[in-house]
Amino acid sequence: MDHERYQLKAQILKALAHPSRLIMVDALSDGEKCVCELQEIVGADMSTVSKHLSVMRNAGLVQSRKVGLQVFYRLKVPCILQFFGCVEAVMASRYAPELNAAAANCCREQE
Amino acid sequence: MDHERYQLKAQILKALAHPSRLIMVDALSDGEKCVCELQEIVGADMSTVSKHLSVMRNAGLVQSRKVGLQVFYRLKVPCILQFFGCVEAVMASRYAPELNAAAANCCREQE
DNA sequence: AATCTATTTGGTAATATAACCAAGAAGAAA
DNA sequence: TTTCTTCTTGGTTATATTACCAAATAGATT
Repeated sequence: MDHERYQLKAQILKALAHPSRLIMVDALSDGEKCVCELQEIVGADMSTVSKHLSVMRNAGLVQSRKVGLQVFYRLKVPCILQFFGCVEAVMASRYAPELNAAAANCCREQE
Repeated sequence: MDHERYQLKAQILKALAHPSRLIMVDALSDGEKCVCELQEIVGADMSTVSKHLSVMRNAGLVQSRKVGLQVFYRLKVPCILQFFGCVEAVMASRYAPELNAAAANCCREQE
């Protein structure tokens, strides 16, 4: 795999790697939401939320559509949700010296 | 889920979100490697590689053991590899206006 | 047209990341 | 013990990220 491809992969992961953006991904996992709803959930300035969303949109994680004055966002590639089970496993294994059951069984089922 | 947990999740994702670190994860997917081997593969200063490894170790992604003068690293939670199939799907769908087959089928099989 | 509402964009300051060099630490080899 | 090797840590500089405020845009409502 060439370096440019790793760069692209890293960009996608970086787009997920922020607490507010993870909160938004979770929120979007049960359907599309407008920016104002996401702002409410995240609890930051609307401009901040909008910029987070544009990071995710540029990475190809979400998609938006305008309805009247509002802009609705939704997950474009829902499989990212399945990864979170594995991330949970990493969190669990952080405090274990060796590979543990949670880590070994991760990604079987989405949490 | 409380904010601290999202913070932790973000830390784990951030630890993956760098081209050199992704290269190392790929390299480690077929078994443990010493820092010097990883340096060779990544092609950066050894101190840089060492710092990347410590980021991943702090996040709980890799584990190290010392053998003589060398330090060997290995993946602690191999399930992260399964996620990359989904990341590939995101890359594929970036250029598609709508959710496409690749994205819909992602994460079924590891690439 | 004027105004109101939802969102985006520009600007700025604070903080975080990342790369390299130099120096330190831990052991092995001499 | 001295020296060599492998790796880590500290220091510095450059770049990227993030948050908020303020201003701009797009479209709805009056």
